Amino acid sequence: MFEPTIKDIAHICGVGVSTVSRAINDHPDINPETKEKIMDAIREYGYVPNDSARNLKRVDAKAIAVLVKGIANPFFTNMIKTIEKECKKKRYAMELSHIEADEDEVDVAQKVVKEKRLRGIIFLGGLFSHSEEKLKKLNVPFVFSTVGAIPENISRKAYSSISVDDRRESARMVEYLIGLGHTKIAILVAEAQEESIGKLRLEGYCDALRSHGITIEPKLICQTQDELSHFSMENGYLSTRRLLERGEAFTALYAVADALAIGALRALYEAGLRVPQDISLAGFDGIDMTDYTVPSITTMRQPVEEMAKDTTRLLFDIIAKKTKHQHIVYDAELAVKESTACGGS
Amino acid sequence: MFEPTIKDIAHICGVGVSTVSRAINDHPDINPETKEKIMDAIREYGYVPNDSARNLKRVDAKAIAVLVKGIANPFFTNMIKTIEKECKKKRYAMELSHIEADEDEVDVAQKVVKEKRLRGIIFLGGLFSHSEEKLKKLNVPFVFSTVGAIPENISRKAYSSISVDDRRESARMVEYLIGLGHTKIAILVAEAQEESIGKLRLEGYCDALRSHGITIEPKLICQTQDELSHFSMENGYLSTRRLLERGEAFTALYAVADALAIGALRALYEAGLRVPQDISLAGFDGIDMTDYTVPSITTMRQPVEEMAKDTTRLLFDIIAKKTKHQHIVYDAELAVKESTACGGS
DNA sequence: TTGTACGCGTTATCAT
DNA sequence: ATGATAACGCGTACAA
Repeated sequence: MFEPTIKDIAHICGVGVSTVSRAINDHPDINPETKEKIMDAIREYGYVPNDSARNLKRVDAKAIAVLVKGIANPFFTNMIKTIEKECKKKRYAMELSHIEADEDEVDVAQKVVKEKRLRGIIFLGGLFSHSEEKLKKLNVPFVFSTVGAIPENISRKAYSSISVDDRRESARMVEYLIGLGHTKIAILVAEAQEESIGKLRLEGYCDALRSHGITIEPKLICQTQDELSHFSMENGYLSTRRLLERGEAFTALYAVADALAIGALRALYEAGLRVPQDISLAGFDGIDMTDYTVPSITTMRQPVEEMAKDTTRLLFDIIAKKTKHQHIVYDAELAVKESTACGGS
Repeated sequence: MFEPTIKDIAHICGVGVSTVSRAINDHPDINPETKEKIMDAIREYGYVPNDSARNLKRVDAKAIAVLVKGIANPFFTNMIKTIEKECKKKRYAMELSHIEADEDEVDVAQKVVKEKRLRGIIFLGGLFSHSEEKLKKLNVPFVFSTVGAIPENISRKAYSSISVDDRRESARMVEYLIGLGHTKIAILVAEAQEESIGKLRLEGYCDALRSHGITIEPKLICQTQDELSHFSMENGYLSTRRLLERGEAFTALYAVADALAIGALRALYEAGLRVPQDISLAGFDGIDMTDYTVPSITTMRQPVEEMAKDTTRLLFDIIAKKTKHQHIVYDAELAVKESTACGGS
């Protein structure tokens, strides 16, 4: 099989390579007729420009990377889908890479940027604990989307972020449960280390309890297992079982991610506890699946599509130097469904 | 910021570029001390070889593509994860691309192969209706994994495939339901066009009914909506509602994909039907989530990890010319859970 | 064992 | 408007 190159096309059309290049790239300085002729030949011979050669030469490689930490979390699926769409619109290539739990996302980013000559990076999920120095080395703009809080010591002018106020929205959820009359509220929290999302949501939980004069009971704080991937249904299931085995009484269970809540729902069911009659259950994120469980799960819906769109747009704008780094915080929406009811008292 | 190239490293170390190249690529003809010195400099200056330049030069680009049709289907998530792992082991880059429902996967494949100089392709999902001629143009080996049946007119020597026998396993599931006493079995089927997976599973359903002398009732065959993405929970939910509205009586519902079954479970619940007491529900695929629903869903488990591993290995072996094209068919495993019970009387 | 020089396919600069 | 030619960063044949 013969793979034509730009030279072959040029030869076939009896023109120079630069003319073919101009035709491909919609360059203005070209005779419409010549362009027509060239495009015909390209179609006929099935010529497709070699991406490597292009990126090697081009300063602007028209590609970004999306680095996802925690692929197990279904919350990201929609996010990625939307980002992908936006990239296609802008005719940007999107390099999707999953970061293992033990990998350092900035190291991976650094490698990928150099390897592929990317123009920007989107970090999805994970937590944030990197030095500003290391980040600067990346040398391309990056946006943190739905990542835990970034430490204060990093200049906010050095990066962009897209997220909900995890701590506040988490507090809102717990306040909603308190409003229903619950005082013994257990929490299921993943990777509550450092400045992760889990930690923030746990803090929101504590805030809400404190401001209502409810004692924070350490035994009601259930850390998910580290060996399992955070935010998986399995983890939610097993952790809830552990929580129940402890025997501590509670009337509401708040899982800091919907995937955990779905696993929890099953564990509660197996323990003979009815939701919401015996235990109210709440999640966080707002993934589709919470609509289809029985009972459907009350959750804090993050505006995924909007966030994904804005993430991509923001990155492109920064690349095009249309804007400076920004920090956008979205409002989550309390989606009350069937899994929560009055209780406690 | 300064991005060192191979030249810079060579200059710094006082050696030629080829020596650096040899060091990077674990070439044998190099003095261990020289290599040591070079590797140190590479670490110190943070040198990362430019992938574009490498691929431009190399004949073997060390990269494959995975083209997924139907990202909404959670069944693929695990598959992709496993394939990704295997690629990393072999130090191959993996290009993941989602194919829209209206896109032609072979066209996309063709474009991607030329753009990125790939060594092989994995097609995940979707159906198969392409001419052999077009496939040959791809010019790199490809493996169809969990794709519907490939038309007879294409030589089986021209491609590899990995799948379960969708028709037979589907029949097995229906036979299991019949064995429980069900005779009025409704089916929820997505994209029953051409040689798709949906069609095959529908045929298996018909086979089982026929061989047990049960009349095939067209009204019990519920096509999911075309506008929605196939294999989504939403589609399962809405289609089941439509089915129920028709008023046709049935005691078992078989959804040809677990994602559909999960949506169906909810629709049945809303209609006041108990599963499995009033209606038995069965799915297909064996995604994790079926363990966590209430009730858990009886399903045909495809050996995902094994299939994904073999898919990748097979492709690599073909690339390395270690083997010819193969067609591997796996046994699915009937996973009986809580959603099915005796019925029909 | 090591270094020099060429070419991969493309875009960009400069003439024409 | 068009064509020749120099890079881009790397791997490799070949010479040393």
